[in-house]
Amino acid sequence: MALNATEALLAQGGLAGLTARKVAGAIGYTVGTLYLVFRNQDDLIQQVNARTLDTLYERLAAIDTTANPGAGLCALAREYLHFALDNPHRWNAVFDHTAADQQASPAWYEERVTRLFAVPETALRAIDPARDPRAVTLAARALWAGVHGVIVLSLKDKLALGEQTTEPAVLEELVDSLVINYLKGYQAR
Amino acid sequence: MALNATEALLAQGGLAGLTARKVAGAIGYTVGTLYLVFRNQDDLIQQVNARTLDTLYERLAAIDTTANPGAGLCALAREYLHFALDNPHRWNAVFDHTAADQQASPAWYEERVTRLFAVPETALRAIDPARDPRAVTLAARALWAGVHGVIVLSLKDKLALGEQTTEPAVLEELVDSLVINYLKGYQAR
DNA sequence: GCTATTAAAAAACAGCGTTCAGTAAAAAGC
DNA sequence: GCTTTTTACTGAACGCTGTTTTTTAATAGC
Repeated sequence: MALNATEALLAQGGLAGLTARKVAGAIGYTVGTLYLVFRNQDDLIQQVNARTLDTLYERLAAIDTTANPGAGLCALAREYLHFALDNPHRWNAVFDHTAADQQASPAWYEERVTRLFAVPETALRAIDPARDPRAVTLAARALWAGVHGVIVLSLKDKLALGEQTTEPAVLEELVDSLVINYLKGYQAR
Repeated sequence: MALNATEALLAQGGLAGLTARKVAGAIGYTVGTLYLVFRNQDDLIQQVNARTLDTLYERLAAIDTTANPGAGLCALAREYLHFALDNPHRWNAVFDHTAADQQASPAWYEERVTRLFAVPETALRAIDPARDPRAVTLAARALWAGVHGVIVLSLKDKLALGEQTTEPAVLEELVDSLVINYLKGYQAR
């Protein structure tokens, strides 16, 4: 209900353009009613972000990495990149939004983040099943956070690459470079 | 003058806690005066961010990477990590703040970003001077954006590593892993 | 018909970024 | 010396925000 409207407004105007009154108006209610459903704005945004993470997870989970884990990781990274390029505002909201409430995110939110990281971790584990599980976990975090970083800077246009920055082909090149080279190093014993 | 006060307030309460009235009060003026000096809040924050980038650049530029470019890149990444850990709010402000004005950042700001990226790029070029310059540039972007990503997720506690997430030792491990493995792959022809 | 409960609206509050009319002091002109 | 211009700054205002509280309208129970 309200989540759909928020999602649409978010996709259109980004986090900065999001307003409790706009959301309420979009679903034909007033702002007071919104606060009967959501504890506050952070709560609303967090729930929308959770849905974004769910969508992303579904797209990543649909990729088969069992046949060729290395190529699978590349495909995962590219899918991640394209998800961000397709939904820049929704994706940005997930990482730009910081709850005013300094407390950690609720468990149901953390769970979604963990589940996302599990996808590349599974692929990485398949590459070398004998390796120490903790080392695999750390490697998965390093690699995936790295991919994340490329996408973050891409969307903020802070890659200092001149005109061609926003070209998806260049971004794919960057993501591929990171994954392929990291895996080469990872596989070299 | 005002920039110092903004920096202090930013370091203390983050971007969300920053207010034009607070800044003005901290330097003994009223809010109207602030707008005689800065075009708007974005302008003020952007100038503070520029100073943050300057400080970061100085810390990175102080590292000698000529003796051993590989180890130098590792040291650069660690220095970047520690700068972010030491100044979390200031560092976050650089990347969280997006000007309401959709226009691109001014040239003097872009220049600072470019200058930062030049540091790891120089080290990477030293590793294999014969390689195609464009490939080196792209590799530097991929690697450095990757390091950036690890730090971003570290500071937002979104690494899904359980309790130990905030331990600097673990974060160093992650950053090292990314740099070392990437370089291994980079150097393997 | 009367009361209790619910759902929503409407209004209010404090604080925000931003603008602007106005003022006091200093500087400049003569 | 006196007047005018310039400078530096204030204080109030505007419209908007998130959030809370009060009011109104509709329903349900008996």
